[in-house]
Amino acid sequence: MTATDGTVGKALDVLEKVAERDRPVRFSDLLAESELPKATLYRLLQTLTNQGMLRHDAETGAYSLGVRLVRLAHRAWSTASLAPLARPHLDALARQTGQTIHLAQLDTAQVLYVDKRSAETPVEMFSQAGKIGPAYCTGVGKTMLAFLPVDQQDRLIQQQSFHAFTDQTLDTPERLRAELVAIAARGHGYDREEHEPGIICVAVPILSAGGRVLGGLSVTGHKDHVALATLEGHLPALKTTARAIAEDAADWAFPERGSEAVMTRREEDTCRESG
Amino acid sequence: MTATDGTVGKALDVLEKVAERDRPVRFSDLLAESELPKATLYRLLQTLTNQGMLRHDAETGAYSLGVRLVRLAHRAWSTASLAPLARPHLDALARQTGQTIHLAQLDTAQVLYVDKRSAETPVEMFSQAGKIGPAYCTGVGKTMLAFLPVDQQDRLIQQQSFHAFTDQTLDTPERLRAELVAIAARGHGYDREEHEPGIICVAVPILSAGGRVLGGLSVTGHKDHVALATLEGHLPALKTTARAIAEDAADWAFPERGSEAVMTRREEDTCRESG
DNA sequence: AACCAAGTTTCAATAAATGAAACTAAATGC
DNA sequence: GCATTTAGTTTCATTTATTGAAACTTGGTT
Repeated sequence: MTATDGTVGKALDVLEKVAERDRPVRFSDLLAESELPKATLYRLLQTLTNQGMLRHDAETGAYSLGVRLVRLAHRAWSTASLAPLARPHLDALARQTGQTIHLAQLDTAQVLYVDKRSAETPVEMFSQAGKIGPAYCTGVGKTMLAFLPVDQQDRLIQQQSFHAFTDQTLDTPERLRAELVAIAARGHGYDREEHEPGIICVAVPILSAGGRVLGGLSVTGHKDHVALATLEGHLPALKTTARAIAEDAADWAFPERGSEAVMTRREEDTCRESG
Repeated sequence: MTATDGTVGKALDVLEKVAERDRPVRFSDLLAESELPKATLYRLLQTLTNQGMLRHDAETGAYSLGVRLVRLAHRAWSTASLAPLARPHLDALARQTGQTIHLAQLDTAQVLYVDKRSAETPVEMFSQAGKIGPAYCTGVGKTMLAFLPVDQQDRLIQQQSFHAFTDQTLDTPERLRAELVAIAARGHGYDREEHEPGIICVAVPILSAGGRVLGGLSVTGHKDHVALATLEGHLPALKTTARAIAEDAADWAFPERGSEAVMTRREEDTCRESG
């Protein structure tokens, strides 16, 4: 992370810098906030552009993320995330609970939402999946942290920003740590308006047979519409769903493990009914 | 592409190799199909894993794509693709035509679908957007190629595989080139079951004010359900939509261009109503 | 016309990637 | 139970690519 990981690390840092912006960035903007010398940055940008990871607008001279990323991520999402595999389970859970469901995984120290079901509005995947949130003040985030091995947990706690989004936010490592112990003991976590006023949730971890944290699952609602107790009522369903996802994930995890019938997940990546 | 672009290029090649697989890959599998020497590949994999671009399963020792890609791609999709900006236009077009709509961009020599609307089934973004298709035998692909500057066009034609998906497929550079000339003259392209039996479409390019190809837009249907003539009837609507998308894209293209009111696109990347 | 800013190229010094081979660990065969 | 193969990891002298200061080019400004 801090160790630059050679040239590749630097290149990915540059990519990240471009990704942080909401708009195309010019060379000099990047140069200003980058440690790298002019010529180095220049060539990294060229390489990344060459590779399709960045796009360089000839007219304006500005760089933006390249579409190759979208293709790679589609693969990542469909082969490495829990989302495609969890889809039927999430559908069922959403129907059963009538509430908003989140499926998340850890991306470094942050929560990455890989899927979402909401009762009312239909799913809008790409605009929802791929979003990130803080780990220390969301239901799924805290719950995933709680079930991590101590060394990893410690490392990630150090990386949290502890910004107080609301007056409920656990804004110190100590408060968070106490909460994580409680979550681990209890088996599930809460969000009591710690990230956003009014928003509450109940979250459970998705654990592999070996106890490794695969992801997190939550039912979310607004306290004006649903009581925390009601959400807690969905705990059995949540836990059943989490277990079902973990089982499917185990089947998928490695070739020649489960004999056959695992290929259900495959989803043609080349677009049919093309246009 | 062939010129390895230094270490960064090699690393991205490795990433791509992992992405090609539907399942986690072991070190030796990658080694077998890679030109790279053992030690080099090994360290590249380490670096990429370190950086969160790959995930390494400690138990099985297999590599899969990392979730960091999903986050990056969400940014790429929402800041660099036409999709978020085109969304309202696509919605309107889908409603108006009652047919399946595709929005695509070029990713190297391939067509990358960044959004899709279908009349019946509701949208499933991530599972649709991000898919790729061949450029030489899809409506949007051929149409985008047709409006490219000759040098780029030539380069991309050379990169096509010319596999004959159907007996309608234009399976030589010559046939494709003739078709591209016709499309450029006519202003729009067709897919006459060239990629998939029964599937037909009419496609138009999305061009910037300067004539640069930003993307492609198509109405698609099955010949048993809709006649090509009917799809052609939607051409005015298609063209209007393409122009509208291009105009919105121009406003967005660069900072301090259009004074204000451009910020409509911004879409909080941090997930609210979190869970 | 002179100036300035942004971006691009050069080239010797330097740091990093390389890859052959040695090593370790675990699985498989005898 | 010991030898052998297979898969993955580490080492280190060699080679190669990256580096970065500075010079240069381009396009816009006063």
